[in-house]
Amino acid sequence: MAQGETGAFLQDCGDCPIRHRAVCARCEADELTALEQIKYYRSYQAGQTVIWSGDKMDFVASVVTGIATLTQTMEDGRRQMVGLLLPSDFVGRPGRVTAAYDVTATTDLVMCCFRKKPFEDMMIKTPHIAQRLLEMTLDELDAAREWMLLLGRKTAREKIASLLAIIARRDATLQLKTMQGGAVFELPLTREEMADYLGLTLETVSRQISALKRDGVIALEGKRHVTVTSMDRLLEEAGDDSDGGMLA
Amino acid sequence: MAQGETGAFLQDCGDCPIRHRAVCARCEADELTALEQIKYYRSYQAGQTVIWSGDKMDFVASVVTGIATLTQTMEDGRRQMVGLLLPSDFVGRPGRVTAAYDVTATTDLVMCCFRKKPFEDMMIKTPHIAQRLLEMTLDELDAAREWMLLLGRKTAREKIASLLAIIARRDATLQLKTMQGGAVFELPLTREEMADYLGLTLETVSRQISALKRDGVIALEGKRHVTVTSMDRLLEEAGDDSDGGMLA
DNA sequence: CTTTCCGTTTGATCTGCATCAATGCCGATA
DNA sequence: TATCGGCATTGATGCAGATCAAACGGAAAG
Repeated sequence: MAQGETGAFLQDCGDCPIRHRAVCARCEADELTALEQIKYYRSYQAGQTVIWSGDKMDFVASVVTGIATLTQTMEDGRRQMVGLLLPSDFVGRPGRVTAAYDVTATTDLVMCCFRKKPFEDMMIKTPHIAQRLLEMTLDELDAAREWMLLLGRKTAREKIASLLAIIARRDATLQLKTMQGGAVFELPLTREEMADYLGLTLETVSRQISALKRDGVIALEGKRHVTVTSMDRLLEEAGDDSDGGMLA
Repeated sequence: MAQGETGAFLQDCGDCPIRHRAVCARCEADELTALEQIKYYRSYQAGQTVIWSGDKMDFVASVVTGIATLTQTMEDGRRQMVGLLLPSDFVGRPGRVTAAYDVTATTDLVMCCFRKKPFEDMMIKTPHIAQRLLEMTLDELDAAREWMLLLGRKTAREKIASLLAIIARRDATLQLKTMQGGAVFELPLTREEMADYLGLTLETVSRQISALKRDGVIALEGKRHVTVTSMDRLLEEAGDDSDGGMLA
């Protein structure tokens, strides 16, 4: 392996900077070397399925670039998205053999994978990893519960505003931008994907976006480029008491 | 401390058998003694609030007997239940100071608590605990995602059937009963609580329960005592492909 | 330049659940 | 035994969002 890459990895996990740094920030150098030896990269094209629900899943991974989704499907085809994976997010669960959800690349996607068995072995030897993974999982659980409030009790308009707020915030975090006042970003999802996330139909999503545009809450350039005039106004529309919660 | 109680705890955690055994099954005797020294019990009456969202929470705990709920509330009063805590379930998160949800006792409730600081210290010294907690949290996350499908995509009738199936299964597990064919149990929730869990109104809950009764899927004795004739039929009504999923 | 295709928008109508409003059923209290 | 108060049921009506259907726009292919 390339000298430079290894060096970078030992300091900040190189190519998968954010989440891996988070996973191993507290590890010793030799533990990082061990992690280094079991990692590998996989690329997927937009639209490609990474894993089907029920498949054997012999790795865990974190997203390096691109966006993936977790979805559940009923026999009759009704679909509900249950997670949105942005760069730095973790997929897969140690101690489980089969995948519980469909994982799909919605944009071109690069993931950094660890074969599951060695990763589990390492977890046992390196307590920091389990502790860090626990923190991350608890955050995801909070996000899922926030989403339950949205699915169970919010109106279509509030749902759309909430989703836009979440994407704006995640985007700002990744870009290390602040969003004082407003925000500008590209929608990473189609109307149908948004509908699957929000428990709506794509027609309702389209109508509510048009309504938010008409009411001056957002501006659109093309179909995907969104400008949020006032973040405060958007959060108000979202019906959020505080800051709009987090995302899985 | 009483000799008998300590002995029991060291073997199977005595008074809080199920979850504590799960947490410490792999621990050494002296670690268990340490856990023993930081635990204490608290009782609540039906309807009492255990913790308000936003309060400082200086303990983690597991339910010994009774039932508690986790709920989120919007400013205008809309409520969504995001978790149902049955005996053996764990509450609270290490590494967080304030509670994220209202925790309420729906029946008389006994919890076994651990002061947070000592518990966190122990977690660092005892890797098994973090690993076990990770497993438990991942299970809860799966349950939350199953619930997202219910909230986002199921009809009122399917929601009710799903809830009944989940309660029947949890009840059977706790009683160590099998439910070949049918099941009988007490509903631990009012119609309003069911509505808050399912993202419905209490009137709709009532109507759909009546409908399931009329259609012979369940039988009612009084308002709470439920008899499920055929578990298969109930799961079919729930729209579940496999087994109805799990619960937080 | 034209055609095709896919995602999107917009319109018309339908319907499942919410909302508003009584009434019924106990168990508790006097 | 009468009365009250908290759940639960049932009915009548309204509306947000689903469904069905058509047309639009822009990128890619011929």
